[in-house]
Amino acid sequence: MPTPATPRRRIAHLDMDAFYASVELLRHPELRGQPVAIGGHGEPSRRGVVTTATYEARAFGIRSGMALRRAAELCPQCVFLPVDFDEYRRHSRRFKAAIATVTDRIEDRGIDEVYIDLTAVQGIRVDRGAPVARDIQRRVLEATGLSCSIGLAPNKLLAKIASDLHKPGGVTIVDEEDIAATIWPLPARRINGVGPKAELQLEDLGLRTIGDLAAAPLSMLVARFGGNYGRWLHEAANGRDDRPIVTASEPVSMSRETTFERDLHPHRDWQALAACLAELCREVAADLRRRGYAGRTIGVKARYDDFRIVTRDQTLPGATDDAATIRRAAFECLGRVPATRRLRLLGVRVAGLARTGAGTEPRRGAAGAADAGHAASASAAAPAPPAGAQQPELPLSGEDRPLAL
DNA sequence: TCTGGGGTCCTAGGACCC
DNA sequence: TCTGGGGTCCTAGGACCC
Repeated sequence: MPTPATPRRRIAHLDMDAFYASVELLRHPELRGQPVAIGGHGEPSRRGVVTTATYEARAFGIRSGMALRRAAELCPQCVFLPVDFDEYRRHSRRFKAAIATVTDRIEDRGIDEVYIDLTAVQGIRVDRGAPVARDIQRRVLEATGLSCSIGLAPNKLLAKIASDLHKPGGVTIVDEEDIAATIWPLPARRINGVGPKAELQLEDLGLRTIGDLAAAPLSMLVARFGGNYGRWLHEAANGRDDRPIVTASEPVSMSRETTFERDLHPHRDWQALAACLAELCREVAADLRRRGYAGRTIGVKARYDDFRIVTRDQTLPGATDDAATIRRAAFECLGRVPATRRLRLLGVRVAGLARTGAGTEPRRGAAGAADAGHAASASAAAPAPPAGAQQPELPLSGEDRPLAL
């Protein structure tokens, strides 16, 4: 069936430059020009990873996701600062408000990026949008003192890749006719939705660049990755993406989790674990109430000292935002977690959300990662454990135990 | 003594219903 | 007696993103 030609869109992807680190430099101007890394408690002796590093720190090889300790080894003179999400959120609201003075066609992609649909904004035609992008950069700078990079393209996929090409402070235009020269030489990993696992599988197929991927037979990709992801990879590599700009969305889940300073033994450290779980339940309940939501599905997540993750959840008859109700369900779930190893992380999640209309906090716009939509199904399902080989589980499935709460 | 915290979406099997 | 299809909900795990 012939589809009517849709008018070509002008999509911008705006990405704040080294956002957390740049916000910290506003407060600590004396650190400008020095290697600075933001992460954890700001103490490389404690557990934590780098979330953002200044470009000076990156010159030493420091990268986000790297253990703080490792970063300190690479650059002993690096300055470490703790993360301060409240402060970053304040600046995030300001830069988004500055963009909203240009258009309301904005998709929120988290604390430091947005997509903007500029199709209907005047002044795009002549030069494919560069002056409009420069104007947005100026407004963001005036509102926050922070710089950003912008990619301009016919769709979100290409705009996202483009915004990363001339950081910091760049404006990069990519059109269909630029795909072969600009996009195809890039590593496949630069496609938003190709992560470390998919990258390994692609390497295994001899596919390194986006161009390799574009030239690969569709049948090969489908055979390796399944129909959905395989077809999506093929489309993405050819620069095709018709996902719309999503200007509003509802949250799906809210969660709290914490990594312990040292791994906890499921029996010997039971009191500390129980106290931690109860605190996480209080926090997530407070989050739900503040934002005006209640949820039906309560779950816990545990990470063992070998980094394996196990989750258990339970769906209640009705939605709740009550800390005690969440706690009862969470303890039941924790009771089903095999107590086989020490734990390094515990988390509580509430999903199946419905609005209660009782929030005390102003509503957010479009939130979180709402598109992607193409998780790689790279590995086969794990086999079920043999019957009778049940592991011992955590020693509590209720609260009928003296707990140090 | 590597490896955070808060999210979204997909897959897949079993239960249960029509 | 034998072999059916959906469709939806629940649960667990996993990939990926910021």
